[in-house]
Amino acid sequence: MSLYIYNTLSRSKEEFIPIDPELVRMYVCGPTVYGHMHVGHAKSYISFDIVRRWLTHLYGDSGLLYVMNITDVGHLVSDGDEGEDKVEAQARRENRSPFEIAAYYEASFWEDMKALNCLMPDRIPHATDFVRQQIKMVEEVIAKGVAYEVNGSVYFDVDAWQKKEKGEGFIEYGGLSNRKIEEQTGGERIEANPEKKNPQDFALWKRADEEHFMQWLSPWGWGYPGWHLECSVMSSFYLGKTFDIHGGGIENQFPHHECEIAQSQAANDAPFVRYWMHHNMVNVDGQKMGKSFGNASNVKELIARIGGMPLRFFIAQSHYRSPLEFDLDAIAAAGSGYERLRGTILRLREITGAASDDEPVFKGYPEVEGIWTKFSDAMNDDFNSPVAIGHLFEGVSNVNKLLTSGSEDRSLLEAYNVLLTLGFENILGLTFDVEDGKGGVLTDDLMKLIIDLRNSARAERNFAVADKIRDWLKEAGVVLEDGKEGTRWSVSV
RNA sequence: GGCGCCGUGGCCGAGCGGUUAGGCAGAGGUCUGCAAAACCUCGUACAGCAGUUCGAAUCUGCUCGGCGCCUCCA
Repeated sequence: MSLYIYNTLSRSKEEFIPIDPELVRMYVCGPTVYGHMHVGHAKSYISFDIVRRWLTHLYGDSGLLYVMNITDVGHLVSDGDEGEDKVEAQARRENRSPFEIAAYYEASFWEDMKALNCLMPDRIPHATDFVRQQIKMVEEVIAKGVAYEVNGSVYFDVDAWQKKEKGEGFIEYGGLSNRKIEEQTGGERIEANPEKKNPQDFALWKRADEEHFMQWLSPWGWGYPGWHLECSVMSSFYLGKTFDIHGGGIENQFPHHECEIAQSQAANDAPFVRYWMHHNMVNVDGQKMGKSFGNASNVKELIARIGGMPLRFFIAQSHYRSPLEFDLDAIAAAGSGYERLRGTILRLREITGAASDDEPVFKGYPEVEGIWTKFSDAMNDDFNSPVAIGHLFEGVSNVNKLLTSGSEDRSLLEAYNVLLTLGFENILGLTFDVEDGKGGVLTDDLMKLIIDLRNSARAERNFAVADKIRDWLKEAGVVLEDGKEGTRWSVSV
């Protein structure tokens, strides 16, 4: 079965056919770095990390070029002239420079990404490094006759663009979000900027006031780039004028992506993106989670409290295009599910050792291969990770049964180990090992000592002491389990 | 006002015309000194109304309720 992706352009699932079968090219809207990551961001980047991992699985390690931008220029708080820059606003609040703010929160972002086990993109362009190219693109759009300068600002002329003749594969303005611009009431909620010819025109370049900290010299005077421009410039810089996949949040469909499409097509004289992927939002009490709503749950705090993997598992258990209801009970439930999974995998690996990472190991075990096939089909069906997880849990259950019955079929267990490793670790990006720093061998020896002591107490039926030891260890985060084969210990996450 | 989405068992969450989603929680049981873990057994849900169909959670219409975008936003 081949891969199908829900394409916002057609509002349906389409078979994915890359422009270049040797190299899939994908761009994802990265964060504006003026605050810490919240759970909404986590959904976004974990979702696309899973997409990326599955594409890598299908096309090979060198078969995907994955670009994510970092927006380190604050864009306007609104499109009007009163526009304040979000990064500068945060800088004022923290009494630091905008550059420090961007650097600080970007470092924070990658720290959280690592804790969530999101792989680094192949290219990570920063908006401030591409100002010259952005200016160049503005000039190109002007040259095409679909942008105009007013008082040091440059606006995209939507009307002129619509009237232009366009070739095969080009998208009208409004074609992504299914809007007819003539029918837009236009500027209902914000006062129309008097500099614009039409309310739907958008800024490519903005004139900067004296006090604006981040500004660059352009042919139109001192200013800064408009808020849609960087993605157009940086995506085509790395991926070409026309590339395969562009991902982002559903709230950016309009106007952000719509504008990206228009200006990229105008500047490059080429179609822009083949497949648009939009993920849905995280809700709290039915409301969208967002910084400005004051309901954003900070990822760092959550990781400290429950760990990064339960959060990742929670997110992977819902589909990327569905809104996800966030509450502490739901996430605790996901945590329990993750723990069960982890317990199984760690016990399995005590027998099999690390997985060999080879699909052929399935061979000879149709039940294992069957689960992998169902898993793959689910992933190929628009990256349906919740269904994929459901199938993988069948494997978890089977392993537990084998383990409980004391199965001697080691190679079957190894096949399952490969299955669970591929699915849960490689594709879904979960990890199960506990980093115990250095002292691995020492810890093992010490634990053996403690367990021996406790077991001699048990042999003497001194259960008070035995239970006390178990309670103490539990408080220290070490869980003891007495089984037929002896006592095993593990570190709880 | 325009465009779009959703309403599933105690909770989260799949589902795209006919077969068990899955996870969590709960009840009983097996095992255990007790725990823990694991295993076994147990729930017949799909907002309401009408329609299409041999058959609908799944298609159509209406009603009620909720959400998103149209303004920065993952």
